[in-house]
Amino acid sequence: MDKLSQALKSKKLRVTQAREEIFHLLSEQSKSMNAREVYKNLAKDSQTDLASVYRNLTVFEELGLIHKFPNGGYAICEHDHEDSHKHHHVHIINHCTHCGGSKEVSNHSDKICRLVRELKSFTSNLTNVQEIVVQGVCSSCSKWQ
Amino acid sequence: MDKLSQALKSKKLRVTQAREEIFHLLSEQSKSMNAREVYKNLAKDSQTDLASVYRNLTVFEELGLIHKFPNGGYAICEHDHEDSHKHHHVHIINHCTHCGGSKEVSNHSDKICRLVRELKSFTSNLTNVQEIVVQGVCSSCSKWQ
DNA sequence: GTGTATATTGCGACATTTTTGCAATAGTGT
DNA sequence: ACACTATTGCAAAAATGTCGCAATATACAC
Repeated sequence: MDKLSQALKSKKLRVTQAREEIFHLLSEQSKSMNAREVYKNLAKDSQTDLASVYRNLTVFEELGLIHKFPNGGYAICEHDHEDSHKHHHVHIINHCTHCGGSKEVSNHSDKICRLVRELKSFTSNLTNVQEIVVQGVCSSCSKWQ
Repeated sequence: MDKLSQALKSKKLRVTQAREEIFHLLSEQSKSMNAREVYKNLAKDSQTDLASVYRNLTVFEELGLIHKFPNGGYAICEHDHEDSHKHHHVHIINHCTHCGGSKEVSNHSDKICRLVRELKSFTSNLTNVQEIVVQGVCSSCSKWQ
């Protein structure tokens, strides 16, 4: 059983056509997508409505299957939720200010972990750091600038 | 002459009632506010329109007076624009996911500069890193959680 | 001060994005 | 196959953001 079905059933939610389409679409994307982008990228013969996209993205987020960025984009959570509690997981996200593309960087290497700890020491008034968004211009955008 | 007038005049823009109201409101706030929030917090007898709030927030941003967060909020930039070009300045911003409060951390110490360089090395596909947003829970919010 | 040029404004209209109510439909467990 | 009900598509509404334009307010020269 895949992650989606597993998560849905554990909460007595149903595995539906729309949910599988949307989740699958996000799974094969490297960039984050907002609701409208998800909707536009569904198969042309899909019956799924934009309203259902909105509703299901919210469901997925509540299940911890996807992550919502401050800019409204969504992307699959690479790391599972259990894990994130055990290791005080911090999401490190590259966000391109030009095209809006976002990509999560794995933070499991020791090097990154140390870096995150150091960065935390500068955020004196923040506890429970969840996410670090690094904003710049991605390689494909910088080619055309 | 204050920062606002200075910045506006240097670009031959006019110092208006609306601009002073909006800028002043942001100046005395520690949290970031989006356009609608700014509008709602103007003095009850203010004539300033929501459209003007949108337009002027954009102007302020272009002047480098305020910063726009990925979530649509705006906050005053602590550090001046000149400076940021000279030192390849990266904005480090603490953002509380609970109350929405934002605070910029000075990054002029060598320690932070080194940290930023290291962090950049993990953002392989990002050039020209402008900003690092660290999201967590601020001290006053964490007291009540 | 007074006058002139024009950037800026408020307003209304429009465009876009997100949410909601509801009857019809489609999963789920028996 | 059936019954229960979560979920869906649709349409309508709410919320959010943008734009054109005539009226106004600002800056500057005299």
